[in-house]
Amino acid sequence: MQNTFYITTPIYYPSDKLHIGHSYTTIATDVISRFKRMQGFDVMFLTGTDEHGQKIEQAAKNVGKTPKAYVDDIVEGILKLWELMNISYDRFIRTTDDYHELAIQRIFKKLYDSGDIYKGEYKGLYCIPDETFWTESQLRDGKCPDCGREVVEASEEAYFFRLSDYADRLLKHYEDNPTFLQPESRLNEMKSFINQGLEDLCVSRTSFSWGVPVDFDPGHIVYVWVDALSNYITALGYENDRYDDFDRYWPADIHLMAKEIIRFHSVIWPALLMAQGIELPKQVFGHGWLLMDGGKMGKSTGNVVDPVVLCERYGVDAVRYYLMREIQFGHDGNFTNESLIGRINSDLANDLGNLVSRTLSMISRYFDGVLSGNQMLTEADQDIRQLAEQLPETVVECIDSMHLPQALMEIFKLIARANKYIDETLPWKLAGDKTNYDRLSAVLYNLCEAIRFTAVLLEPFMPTTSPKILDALNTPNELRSLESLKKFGVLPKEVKVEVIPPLFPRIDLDKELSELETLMKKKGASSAGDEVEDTATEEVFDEIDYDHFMSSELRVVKVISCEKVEKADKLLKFIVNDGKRERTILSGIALWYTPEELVGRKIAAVLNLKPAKIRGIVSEGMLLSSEVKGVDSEKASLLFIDDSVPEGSRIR
RNA sequence: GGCGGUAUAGCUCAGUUGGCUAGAGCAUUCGGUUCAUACCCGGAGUGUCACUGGUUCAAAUCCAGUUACCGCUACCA
Repeated sequence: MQNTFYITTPIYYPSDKLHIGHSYTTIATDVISRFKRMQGFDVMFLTGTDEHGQKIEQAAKNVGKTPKAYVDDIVEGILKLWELMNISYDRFIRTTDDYHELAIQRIFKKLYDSGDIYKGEYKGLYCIPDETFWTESQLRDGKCPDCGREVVEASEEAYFFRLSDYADRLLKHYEDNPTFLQPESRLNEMKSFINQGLEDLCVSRTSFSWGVPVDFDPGHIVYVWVDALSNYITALGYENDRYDDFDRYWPADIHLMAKEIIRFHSVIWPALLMAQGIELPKQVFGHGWLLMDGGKMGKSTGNVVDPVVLCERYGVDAVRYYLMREIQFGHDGNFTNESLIGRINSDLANDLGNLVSRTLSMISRYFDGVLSGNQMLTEADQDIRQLAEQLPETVVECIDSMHLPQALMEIFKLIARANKYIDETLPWKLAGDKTNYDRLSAVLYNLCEAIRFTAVLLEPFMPTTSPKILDALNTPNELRSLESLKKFGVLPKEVKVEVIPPLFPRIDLDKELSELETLMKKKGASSAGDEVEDTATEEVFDEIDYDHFMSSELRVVKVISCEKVEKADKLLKFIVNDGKRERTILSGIALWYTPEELVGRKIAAVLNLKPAKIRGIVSEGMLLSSEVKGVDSEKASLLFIDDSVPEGSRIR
């Protein structure tokens, strides 16, 4: 039986256009898929979209569309993007597909029947206008982190998954399967997360309706965990009739994703599978982030690189090559225009493109486009032959161990060797004397073979360029396979070539950079506009009456002493004078203030807040500060009061 | 605070179970070549392998400690 290989990307959330980071994950998955197919595996490459949830519901409402119409539009764009980027997925799942929704209902019911999902009460702090529950730790200054409004204690019926039951089994699975989670350094994070104690997971919501309904309990919607994660099995026909290859492909060989979602895939997902008695995926691989000038890629920071623009300017394969070559797989990497253009120029234009170009040109010039004569091999050809013949195995090893950049480096060694071979053999000198033509023909033939080897091995990375090269050499189909690289010298001797335009034109770095800059500025301006339209929720304040406001004791306090709280990064402990007595107040601002600079200062504070124990210390009030939102962070800025104001003064 | 990761040439990184004068690519510089997209080939460099100690015949590689940065996590009344 043919070996199968099942690989997945996460299903992306279509609340906005995808950026280059999504492309990175998907391209990597595509490269591996293509390579596995070339190796003869029966590959299933799954990608898709996670289309339910409150955010989508809200975003659709904001633009006056139904959620379905809204996601349809965005998914259309995603499909186009994958087409543009030459993504060879075998199956595309949308969580709004009817077969998936049906399967989710069945899975949910099954887990309910087995007792793994139970109905309980969700207690939490509820933001009424946002219709969202928050945990205490999610709150910001005791208020809703989304809108900043007050939250109230509330509870509602909800379904829970007994995640807590699976802690031991998960830990054992990590123990028994050391390669389950990659890179390994993430394993400790998962272990300590689990050891801290897993809480049962709330797997239903009643606060929105855009999702899969719990069929036996109207009003409840299956939440993202069960809905989205299960795509990896519903797409194979698990609990549905649309597909029928669950037995064939499951368990997945690799779930590939960016590192921020590995927890869901290495804790929640395995537990859900265990609960259903399903085998676990063989590997969860979390790659690093694409950083822009050191900052995380994301639309909130405005540094979104549009993959479409890049492909239009440089070609899909250049972008694919750059991403796969420049960033150490598993590590974070910097995306810069300089390094992109540098890679295109030095690797693709100078080395690969130029090698093809000079070879084709010589065959055309000296042999009128068709090699002929009794090709004479010599000792000088041995080195390049050997390098070529051992290359496929080396590349396979690299891909199997997920060393994608290394695979490309190995392939480019052959390209460099071929360029060197030209210098060693001096074809233009041979061409000066007709008696050398048998040798000249052999030299050019060897170059064609070397080029064929590289082109075949590059196909997974550069699926557009590779056929162009092979076509230029009139390579028969059967000589485009990994199998055909067993032996150097199988290309028919009378190679007929087509001279083709440069594969990767050189780019003028300075000129291009300035053009890009103006382009990005324009883009940045317009996308910032989109975002306002997209996500801005109008600020609605709940009105309170005067007495309500006056019930807060806002007072000026003077800092008597201030020190860091042991074993806490953010906490400062203050002794303040409120005009009548000294009291202790804790505040989580140690990241932005040193204790020394605060002693003696006067600050606005709330005095009649219910005292609370934090880190074993009772805090009797709260220092007021304003939130200052930075590019990728947030800092607190204390509300200092002028020194001339006596402590204890009422603020109103 | 707890757990973990990283620290190697100007830049991006390799350095497998400790073993010869520490590597690659890019950038720099000198030389060669002209088939080719002013490209390619060869030579030349530059490094207290973060710091301090230790183990060893031998350490970038192992151990302890220190510093810096990053990640997860706790603390933000």
